[in-house]
Amino acid sequence: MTSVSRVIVLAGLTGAGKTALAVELAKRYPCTVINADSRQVYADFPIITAQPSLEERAVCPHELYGFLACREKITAGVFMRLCQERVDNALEQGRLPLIVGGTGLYLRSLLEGLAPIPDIPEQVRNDLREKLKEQGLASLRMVLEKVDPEYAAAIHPNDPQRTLRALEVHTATGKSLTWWHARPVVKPRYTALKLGIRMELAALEPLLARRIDLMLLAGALEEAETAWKSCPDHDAPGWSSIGCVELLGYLRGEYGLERARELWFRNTRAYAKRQLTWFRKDEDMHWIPPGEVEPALSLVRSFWEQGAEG
RNA sequence: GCCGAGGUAGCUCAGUCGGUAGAGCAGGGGACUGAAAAUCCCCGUGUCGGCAGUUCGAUUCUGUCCCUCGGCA
Repeated sequence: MTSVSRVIVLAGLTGAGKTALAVELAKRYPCTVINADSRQVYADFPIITAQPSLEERAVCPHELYGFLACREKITAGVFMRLCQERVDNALEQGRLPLIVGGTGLYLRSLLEGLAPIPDIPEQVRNDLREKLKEQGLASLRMVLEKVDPEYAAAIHPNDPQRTLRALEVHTATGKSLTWWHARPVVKPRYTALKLGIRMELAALEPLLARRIDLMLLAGALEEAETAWKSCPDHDAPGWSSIGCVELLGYLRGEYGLERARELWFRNTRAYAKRQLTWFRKDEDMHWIPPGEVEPALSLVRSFWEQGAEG
């Protein structure tokens, strides 16, 4: 048995066929599939967030899918810890961790680590959000410029999310984000084979359109309706997924189903475009054509054999 | 057929008291260290419905025609 911690990462645009490829790999190697998608964690939305089906999950163990309630939120830091735990478990069992997902930040956090910033108390975050509402972004921005001028210069003045983040870290820890970012990160603990399904937007479009139709046929609307009954709060973290937002708009009578579908498609496409921007500059990625198993398989085979020797 | 409201960027619309036009969304490119399916940045020439008239100059005023949407018939 080897002590090298080898993992496979399977990335790619939403709807490009990551899950299907993972299943094919899992049929040939003893894998544990581990989710690295920030939306597929929600228990209420298995259809809309395209979680693997029961049949697909039957092929091998699947981890970190559909375990969070709609009101609960997850962060890159928490996710990274959970993910590491599952990866280590799989390795102990002699299984190949197959990390599948499209959330670039989560994949990077897992492989390259994050600054060792403690979790920020809920109270601090809520207070700052309240301040943002009352005083506006410009006023928070002024505070940040005083407290962490370097980070303030690095982000755009119009970016509420990053301004808030920097302020909450400073408020809760007494140190600036810049200070934290200069701390050594936990070193990458894994040797990763990064596979990316290569696909252009034009080729993805028909697949996305079809996937939305299939989701509706599979009961996406009912899924949203049911979720709304148990969690009638559109600000809840679970409701922020693409598809959920648009179906909710329809359910609340803001527009018709046709319009919801159109918005759903456009927003999914826009998201895929952002993923493309993120992934295409990743130099470690081994790009493989969509719909094919063999290219991925041969990469995995040699990766696996190297591990067996090491 | 009559009355009213309109026809401006792929879509929804703003505007020009006459000097050839912007916003949002869509689209393209990019960023990304704990909300990341998030958040944010950069990129806008289009017979301003057609034709004619007034004018140095019309998308803006006038006439006429076409089209759309309401109301009355």
